Amino acid sequence: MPELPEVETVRRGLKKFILKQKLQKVEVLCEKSFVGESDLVVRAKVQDIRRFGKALVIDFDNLYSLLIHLRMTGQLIYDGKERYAAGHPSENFVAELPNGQTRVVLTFDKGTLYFNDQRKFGFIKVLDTFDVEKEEFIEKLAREPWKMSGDEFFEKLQRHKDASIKAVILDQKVICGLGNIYADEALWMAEIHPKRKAGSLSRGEAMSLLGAACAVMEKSIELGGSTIRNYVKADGTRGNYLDSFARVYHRDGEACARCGGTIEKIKVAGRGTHYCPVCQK
DNA sequence: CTAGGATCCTGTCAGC
DNA sequence: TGCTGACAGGATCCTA
Repeated sequence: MPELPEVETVRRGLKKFILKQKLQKVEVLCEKSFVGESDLVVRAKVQDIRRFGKALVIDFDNLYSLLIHLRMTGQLIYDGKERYAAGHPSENFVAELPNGQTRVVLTFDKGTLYFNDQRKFGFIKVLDTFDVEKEEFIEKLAREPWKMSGDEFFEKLQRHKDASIKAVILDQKVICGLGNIYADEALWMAEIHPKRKAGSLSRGEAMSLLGAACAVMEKSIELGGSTIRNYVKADGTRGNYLDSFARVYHRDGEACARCGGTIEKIKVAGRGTHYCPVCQK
């Protein structure tokens, strides 16, 4: 998905558009994508929008909340006076909606929020606001990298010493926010080979990786993740901001920006993994 | 407990 | 053109 920076971008954007608006109607087009009783939030006002790792929470003033996880291909597209779209970048950002990938439609006073999700791994769930933090995956979520000490991170690596470092930093119970792209980017920045066993990293390498995870995600949040704005370029053509942001992701065959080596693509932890075999040790 | 693979689902793309 | 398998910005479940 949509990794942490994208979800944070959605949160900030949505807050601007739907805060204080009343939800008028919920249409569930795909049962799998919506859990719970939708009537509980109808006619309630949006009080706040929070984020837990890669999960988004819309709190309503009647103490019910919508927990949203975009997983791999989820997107939230708000269509009001103007359109705001973020999440997994695709033509849906600019398409006529609803379409075949629209799973849930939330109608507000001044606009409509579409939850699109090609692969249906994502979901929206109605919860009592006080129960959000009791959801199992949220309860188990590790700290975000900028809130984690080097010592804590290093200790966690020892607990998973025999797993590849890439698999470990993708584990949201170890450190939260990184997904397949930012994991590759952080490992490149820290000059660490993705297949290294987590236990083989020195304390210094662990610190450097933690710093890289912070740097990569903070910079992406600053640039606004994947949104309609950086999907549709000024001249009207389409582009993905990752094409300019990423140093290794989807750059196999290209020259490494640091050492000129050739970026390779391999499989680690069951995921496509991009790295420079020359400078990542 | 950990590590790794299969699995959920739809769509696209490379290669025959 | 039409088919096939591989793969995809995530996380859980199952097995060893």
